[in-house]
Amino acid sequence: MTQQRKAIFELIQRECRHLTAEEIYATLHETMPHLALGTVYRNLRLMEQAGEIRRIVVAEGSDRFDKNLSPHEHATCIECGSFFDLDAPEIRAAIERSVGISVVSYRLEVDCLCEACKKRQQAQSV
Amino acid sequence: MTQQRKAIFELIQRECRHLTAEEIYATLHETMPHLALGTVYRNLRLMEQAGEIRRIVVAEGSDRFDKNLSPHEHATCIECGSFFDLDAPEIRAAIERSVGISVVSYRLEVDCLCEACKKRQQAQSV
DNA sequence: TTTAAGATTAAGAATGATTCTTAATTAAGG
DNA sequence: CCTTAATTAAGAATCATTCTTAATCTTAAA
Repeated sequence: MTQQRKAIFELIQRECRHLTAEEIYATLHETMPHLALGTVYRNLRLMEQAGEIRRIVVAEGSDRFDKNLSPHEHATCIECGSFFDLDAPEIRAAIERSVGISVVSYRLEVDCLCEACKKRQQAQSV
Repeated sequence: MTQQRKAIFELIQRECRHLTAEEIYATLHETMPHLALGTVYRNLRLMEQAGEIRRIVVAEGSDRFDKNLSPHEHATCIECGSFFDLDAPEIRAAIERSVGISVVSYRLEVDCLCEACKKRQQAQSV
């Protein structure tokens, strides 16, 4: 494993946020000034294909990368834009049951109001 | 409503496939040689915002457009690449129940094996 | 150790989908 | 009709991503 790939992998492991390729590049570039954006993209793709990380395709903007390989969902808050995990194992079962045919994989992206923004809105409306 | 917008809207209504902007452009360009691709994109966006058609964001490749506004899901066959509707109303309920927070909307894209490809595979393995 | 083969990199060009810009054309209302 | 506002065609620009290429680093055998 090369230095570059190791650095990318370890950054993903240590960050709890789901970073984009650009964010990974920006962070690592500070300590690795020769790192190229193309290298970040290529290694992300290779690690995704090797099953070491998970790619999250978002409707708007860049793909994000997740260290958590176990099945779980993602949501975006329509108010503050925060992007976070959803732990809702029943969803996979519901999809497989409903669909009836052989489900290989799926991508679910939920737009919602996060707890913080919900509270803020409720406080304002009083 | 302009000629161009009318033609785009009507093509979507009459096609049962979910066309991409490029496909719509290619089809209409035959009878409307002055139609520009940018016009197709702009009108698709306007019609989407007006709630007249639905945009389907696909992980790979171009967005597709759907005349069917009622809640339903979409799937891609991993074998033949066909893209089709899934009628599975329980999924929305399962997602809303599981997530627990205020779901505004969501995008679900299922990768599966369609009936035809499933049968073909079963026939071959005998 | 050299050295040759193979892999990986940095840098930036190329690509694909989409949006934006601008000047010209068209539609709609008085 | 005539004016004004909206819409178009054409192509430039943008954004995320992949590809190309020459240079650099590994590695393993000579």
